[in-house]
Amino acid sequence: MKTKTVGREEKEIFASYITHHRLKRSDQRDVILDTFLRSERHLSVDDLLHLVQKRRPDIGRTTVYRTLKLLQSAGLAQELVVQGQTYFEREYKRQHHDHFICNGCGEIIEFSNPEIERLQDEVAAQHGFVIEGHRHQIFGQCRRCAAREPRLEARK
Amino acid sequence: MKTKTVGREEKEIFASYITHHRLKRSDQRDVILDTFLRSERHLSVDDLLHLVQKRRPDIGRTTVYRTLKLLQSAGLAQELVVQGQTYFEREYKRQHHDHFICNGCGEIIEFSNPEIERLQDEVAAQHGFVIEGHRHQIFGQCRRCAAREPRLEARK
DNA sequence: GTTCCTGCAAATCCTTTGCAAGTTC
DNA sequence: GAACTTGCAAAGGATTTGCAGGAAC
Repeated sequence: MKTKTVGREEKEIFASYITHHRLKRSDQRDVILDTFLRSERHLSVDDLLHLVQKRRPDIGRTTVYRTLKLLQSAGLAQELVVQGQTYFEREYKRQHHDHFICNGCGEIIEFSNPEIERLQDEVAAQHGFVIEGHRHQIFGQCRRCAAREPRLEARK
Repeated sequence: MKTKTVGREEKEIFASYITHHRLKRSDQRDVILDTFLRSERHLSVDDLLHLVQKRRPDIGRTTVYRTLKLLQSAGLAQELVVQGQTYFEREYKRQHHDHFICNGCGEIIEFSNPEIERLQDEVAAQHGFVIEGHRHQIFGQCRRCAAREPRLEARK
């Protein structure tokens, strides 16, 4: 059984980023990027480190940090801070999306709404603001947690 | 010259929070809350500490941290993380608003758009999600910075 | 009086940095 | 061979915690 290739485009982008910045490729970076691309949505540095170490136990935390920095600069990863915890998710060519974050179970659900995006652009234009990125997080109770807690004292 | 009272409602809320949680009031907390309420929008812990210490040099950083935690729980302060920096801003009864954050000069500009809020509610409803709060940050170049840099390589 | 608060110093957590050895170009 | 990477250990910065003394209830 052959393992399916994943994220060919992203790997090309990364390779190109490496050359253009006169950096050098390395096995560690390859493994980290590949693991990152195969993973589920929202990874903490620790999550990623553990996954990476399943394949190459000798890869260190420092290298994961450093590689994530590169992936961010290359536009392939995006940082996401939720309740003091830092997560990373794929960024390239993914549909613009935002997050519901459940205060009950901590689940992070993605959603997207082009109409909201459009309004954003509009408001930005009114302020003479040129958009380069955005982050939109909605906190609350997911369906399951909302059902479980008939009504907890509302806050915020 | 008498100093004008500020944030009467917030102070009442805080007082009530204190009693309901069987905590105790203190001069330190009063000064910190008052300073917080009088301040400009986005304060780092350090900013607040310095302002507080202008009035009471003996108040320590630890107490500021602890009081900010309380203010958050009481729904009076909200945390805001921008590029690794943590800020706090008033939360209670302020019009729902969101932020433009300039990648050029770092300025944080507030905006609000009821239509976006409405769409949020709608999308949330579709997902069975009960909203308790949200955070919406748009990154880019403010008018001034956009003018200064005719066009930097667009990203994101 | 009991319980909570405060400030200090120490501890902790997350992330970055210095460096010697190993790789890539 | 020069320049970049790596992993370790150490440094850094932000936030939290333990504790003894002080204040509020």
